[in-house]
Amino acid sequence: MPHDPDPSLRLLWRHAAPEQPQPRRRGPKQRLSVDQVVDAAIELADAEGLDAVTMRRLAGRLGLAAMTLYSYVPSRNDLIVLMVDQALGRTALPELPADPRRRLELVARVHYGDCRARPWLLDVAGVRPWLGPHSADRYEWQLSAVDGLGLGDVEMDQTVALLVGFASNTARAEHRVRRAEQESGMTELEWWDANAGLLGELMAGRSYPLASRVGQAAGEAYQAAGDPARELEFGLARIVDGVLAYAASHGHGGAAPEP
Amino acid sequence: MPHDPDPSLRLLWRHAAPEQPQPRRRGPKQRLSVDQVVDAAIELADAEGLDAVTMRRLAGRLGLAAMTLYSYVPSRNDLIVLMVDQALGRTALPELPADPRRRLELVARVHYGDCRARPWLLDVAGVRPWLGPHSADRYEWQLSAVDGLGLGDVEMDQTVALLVGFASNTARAEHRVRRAEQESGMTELEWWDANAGLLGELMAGRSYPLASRVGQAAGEAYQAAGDPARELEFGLARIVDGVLAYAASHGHGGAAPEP
DNA sequence: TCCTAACTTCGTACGTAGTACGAGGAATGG
DNA sequence: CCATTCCTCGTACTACGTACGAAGTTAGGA
Repeated sequence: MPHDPDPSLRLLWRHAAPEQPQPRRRGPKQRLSVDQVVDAAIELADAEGLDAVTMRRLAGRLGLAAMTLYSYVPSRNDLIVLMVDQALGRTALPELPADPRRRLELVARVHYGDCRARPWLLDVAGVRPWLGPHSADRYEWQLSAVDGLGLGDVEMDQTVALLVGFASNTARAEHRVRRAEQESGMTELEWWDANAGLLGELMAGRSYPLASRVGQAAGEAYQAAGDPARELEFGLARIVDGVLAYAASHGHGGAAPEP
Repeated sequence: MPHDPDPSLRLLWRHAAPEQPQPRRRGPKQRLSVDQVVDAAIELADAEGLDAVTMRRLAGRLGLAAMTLYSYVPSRNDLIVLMVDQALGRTALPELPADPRRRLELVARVHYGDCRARPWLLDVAGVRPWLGPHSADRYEWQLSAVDGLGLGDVEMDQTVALLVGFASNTARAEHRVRRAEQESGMTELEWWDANAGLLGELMAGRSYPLASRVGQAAGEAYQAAGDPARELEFGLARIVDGVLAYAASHGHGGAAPEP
């Protein structure tokens, strides 16, 4: 027997989907809308992270009892899925420039910006990448950025994944430092000041010539970099270089599938 | 007042550190060792994922009461940090080939292999990247792989992060499908069979020309690929291309820092 | 008009987490 | 042989997601 379709898909596409002939619902109307619930959840996550998005806390913020949320959303997991798609919809997708390099870079920069603005997006890696309307819009936009370079279909998908994944990683590394600082109450520099002595003592007998030299240089560079977006530049440039070089040498000159 | 050094560092380096003159402990010996606890936790995570590593379950498996674990490990978070470092120590770091391309690729492949063998490593992204002995060994090894290409210190660090991050992302994408399949009880293909109709209905009015074409091609390709390691190849080749091209044009010919 | 089915809201409660606390027991130093 | 020090563990607290069912609200049909 075949499986039933997933009910949370309807929830995701609740706006985009064509109106169903609703059979005139009885009972009281809902006090809130799903959008209000999801928006409040996003607000909460923005302010205090995904862990703060508790059914009880969210309900309290909305003036509801905890269990009432379950009449809007089937579960916390589904709520998070809705949050992601709704959050992605908040950023308008910019027009793509003509220059291929700038197009590819833009894909990474937009995703990087989203992840910086809402670090909790990075914590959602565990859930299935549901096909919501805004996710779909974005994927289409990302593909159109890598279209026309002469890449094959699968390669286009892989290129988008490469760019977006790199942007995520960079944002994650940055966010990890921020969170560690605010959780431990000490800045990265203070931590090193407090632990350098102990670490040196513990590592006695072992030598890490490259790691210590590079680690120090990297630490100073990241510390000094006022604009953390600079950390994106090196890797992004290498990736784009690699993709463009490949497209130039292997490309078949257009987006159209071969006959 | 300055902060105190972090006590969990001593735990991480418990073997590598030089022996302390222990002031002859009184009381009964511990029945187990920290290594046994961490090994059991790794075993449990390997078998059932990180969520299954509960203080109570782990204790039960070791024949201990739940709270007894806290005499070995200060908290669950610290336990996980220990697990990561100990797991990294399980893989012997292969000798680096002479060919620069193969060196860079090896960095990614080793990390990819670890993440495939122990997907729970991918769930640990949230915790601070503690400097444990095996992490340090590995970082030194990774740096030595990118050494001698003419990259600057910061660039070496960024290159390693680029390679390792990409390997993580690829492993994560793969693992996400596996987990979704085993949690939902239906294979990726079954899911599409069950939801294609609904999705088509929901997306009526919107058109995703690229996404549908590319998505289908990508889906078929991933489905067909018997060896999932192939998914690594495209992105890895692009990254290595980009890095090597950069090193060739900007490099200053050696690992030695400039005078 | 009123009844009843359908629907929203919510209080209570269950199971499972991590872990704080303190009692009880075992081994060592004097 | 006692006191100190440490390991072990039972109990319990808080917080989580959410199952269940009662109470209240609305709209359609008689």
